[in-house]
Amino acid sequence: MAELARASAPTVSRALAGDSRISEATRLRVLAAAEELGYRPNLIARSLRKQSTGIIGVVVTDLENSYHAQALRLLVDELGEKGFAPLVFSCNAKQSPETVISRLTGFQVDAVIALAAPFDKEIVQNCSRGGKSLVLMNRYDGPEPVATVVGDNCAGGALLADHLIARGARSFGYFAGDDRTLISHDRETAFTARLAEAGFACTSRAVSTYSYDAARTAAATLLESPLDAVFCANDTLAFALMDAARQDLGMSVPDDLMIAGYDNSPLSERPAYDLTSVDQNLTELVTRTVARAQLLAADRGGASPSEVVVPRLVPRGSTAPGQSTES
Amino acid sequence: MAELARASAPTVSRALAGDSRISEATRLRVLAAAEELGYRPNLIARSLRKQSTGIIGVVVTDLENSYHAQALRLLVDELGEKGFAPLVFSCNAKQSPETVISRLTGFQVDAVIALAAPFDKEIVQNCSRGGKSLVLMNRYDGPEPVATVVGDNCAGGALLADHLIARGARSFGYFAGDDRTLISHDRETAFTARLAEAGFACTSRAVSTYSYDAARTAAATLLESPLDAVFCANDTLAFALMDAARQDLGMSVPDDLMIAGYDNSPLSERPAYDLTSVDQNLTELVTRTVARAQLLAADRGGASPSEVVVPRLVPRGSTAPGQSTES
DNA sequence: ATGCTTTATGCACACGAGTGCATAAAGCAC
DNA sequence: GTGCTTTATGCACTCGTGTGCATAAAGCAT
Repeated sequence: MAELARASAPTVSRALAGDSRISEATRLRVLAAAEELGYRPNLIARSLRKQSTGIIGVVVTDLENSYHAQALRLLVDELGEKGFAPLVFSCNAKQSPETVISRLTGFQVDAVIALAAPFDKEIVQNCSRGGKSLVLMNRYDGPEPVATVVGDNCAGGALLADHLIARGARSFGYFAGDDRTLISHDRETAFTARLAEAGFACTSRAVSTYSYDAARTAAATLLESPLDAVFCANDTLAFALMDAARQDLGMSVPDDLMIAGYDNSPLSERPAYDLTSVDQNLTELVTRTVARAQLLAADRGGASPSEVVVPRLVPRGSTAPGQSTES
Repeated sequence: MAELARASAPTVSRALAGDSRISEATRLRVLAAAEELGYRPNLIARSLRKQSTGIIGVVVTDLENSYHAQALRLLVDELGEKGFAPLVFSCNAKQSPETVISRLTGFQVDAVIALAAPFDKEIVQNCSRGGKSLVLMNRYDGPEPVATVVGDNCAGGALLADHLIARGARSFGYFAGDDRTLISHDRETAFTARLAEAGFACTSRAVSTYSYDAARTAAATLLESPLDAVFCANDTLAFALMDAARQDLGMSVPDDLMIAGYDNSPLSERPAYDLTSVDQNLTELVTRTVARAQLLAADRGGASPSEVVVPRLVPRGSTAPGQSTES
C-alpha cells in the first residue's frame, strides 16, 4: 500500500484520516492507491493503538424465546448503525458465563450488553472483576450497582389488572414463568396488588418454564378450577394455555376464559390467537441500552444506574368476551 | 503483569503458552500473577501478530423470519463452541452489503458466513475483491465459484409431491415466496416435476413475500379456485394461507384443503396449525457451514464448492383428511 | 544570500503478544 | 579451571496504525 502510493505509512494514515497537513496531490495519490488495492485500514492494529476496539460484546441466552431473538435482532441493527460491531455469544450448558466474559475481555470489547437473566450474577461479577463496562437489559437485584435498562414490569402488570377488571373478569389466575428471574415476579406482584386495590384476588396460580411444551402441560393445573381471566407472564405461556383450554377442554376463549400475555410477540396478533398482550417497546429498550453502552464505552459516564421503559397495553380479542367470532 | 511476575513479557507469553523451556518455578510465579490480576492475554495484539483473529463474520438479513433467527442462534452456538467469535451484521436498508463486508474485512475476520440470499451477489463480489473466504448458507447461481452449504430444496419439493399424492390429493397449487431467491424456485420446480411424473399438474399459483401479512392477502388469490392441496414455499406462507382459509372462508383444513409448508418451524407442531412441513435439518446445515468456514479460515482448503443436506418430511394433521378432530 | 515562516513529509516510537537468536547460568567431565 | 552441553531467560524485532517531534522543502521578506 505505502509503496504503491509512494508515501510512508504515517502519510497514508494521515491522508486517509483527512489530516489537513497532507498536500492535495499526495492525498489523491493515496486515495487512488487505496481504491486500486481495495485497501481497508486494519482495525485490529488500530484497536491496539487506540486502546479501543469499537466492538461491543453481546451476551444472550434462551434464543428460542422469540422475545430474546427479537431483542438480539434489534441490538445487532442498532449497534451496526451506531458504528459498533457486535461480538455475540450465547450462554448455555456448554458455554459458561465465565468463559464467555473471559473471551469478550480478551477481545478488548469496549462494553458488554447482556440479555441473559439466568446468568446475570456471574456476568456482573466477571465483568466487574475484569473492569469491563456492562449494561444489563433486565432488572438485577444483586448488591453491585449495574447499569440497567428494563421494561416496567410493574406498570405492565397493573395495566393488565385494570384491563381485565374493565372487561368484566371477577376471578383471576396467574401463569408464572421461570422463577429464577425477577421478570415474572414483578409482573405478578403488581398484578395482584392492583387487583387487591380493586377488591379482587388472584386465587389460582401455576408455574412453568418459558418453553411451550412445558407450559402446555403445566396449564392443566390452572384449568382445573374455573376462572374468568388468566394473566400469563409471557406470550408463550399464554399460547400454551389457550391451546390447552381449547384443544384439551374444548373451552372457548375469551367467552369461557379470558387470557392475556406479555411481550406482544408477532404471533399474538394472528387470528389463531388474537392475544391481548403488553408491548414492552423493545425498540426503545434497545435504543437506550445501546446509547448507555456507548456512554460507558466512551468513558465512565454513568448517571442513573437504572433506566425504565414504559410499556403499552395492546387489547385484542382474547379478552373481549362476546366478540369471539368477529374477524 | 510482567513486573508482578518478575519476568519479561516473552517469558510470560511462553509460560502461559506452556513452553517446555520455562522452568517450573517461573511458570508458577507467572500463573499466580495472572490469577491475581485476572490477566487475560490481549487477543487483539495476538491477532495482529498471528495474522489471524479467530473472528468469523456473520451476515444475516430478514431476522423476522424465524428460520433465519434459528439459523443465527445455531450459528452463534456452534461458532462459540468451536472457539470462534462471531461478529454479526445484518444487511438491510441502512446497512448495505458493501459497508458490512468492508467492516468485516477491516476487522480481519478469518472468514465470512452469509445467510442473506437477497444480497448474495454483492456479498460474493465484495468478499472476493477483499480476498475474504466466504461460505454461503444458501444456493447461489452467479458465475463465481463460492463455497455453499444448502438444503436440498429439490428433494424437499419432490418429497411433498409424493406425500400429497399419497394422501389423496388430485388438484394442486403452489404458494411461492419472494422470487428473488432460488429457494422458492427450486422447491416449486421439483414439486411440479414430480407431480407431472405421477400424471398430475400444479394448476394454481400465487406469489408473496415471506411476511405473514403480505401472504395473508396474497392467499386470497389461491383460494378462489377449489384445490385439494397447496404446497407453500415456507411455513409462514402456510400459516397465512391456513388462517385465510379458515378465518376468511370458513374452510376446514385438511378436509376442504390440505396445506403443507417448509422449514418445520416450531410453530408448525402447535395444535393451532399442526402443519405438515419439511425439516431442512438446520443443525447439520449449520454444523457443516461452520466446519467449512473453519477449513477456509485455516488455509485455502476447499474441495467441493457446494454441499447439500438432505431434508426430511414431517407429516402432520394439515395433510391428513378425515382426522382433523383427532388430538 | 540569510533568516524566518509555512507546508509537507518521514522517523521513531508505542500498543501487546509471539518468535528467532543470543546469551547467561548451571551442571558435568576431564 | 577449561570446554562442552543443557537449561532458562532476555533482547530485538514483527504485526499495522497513529502520533509527537524533527526536518526537509519551499516561499518570502530583507
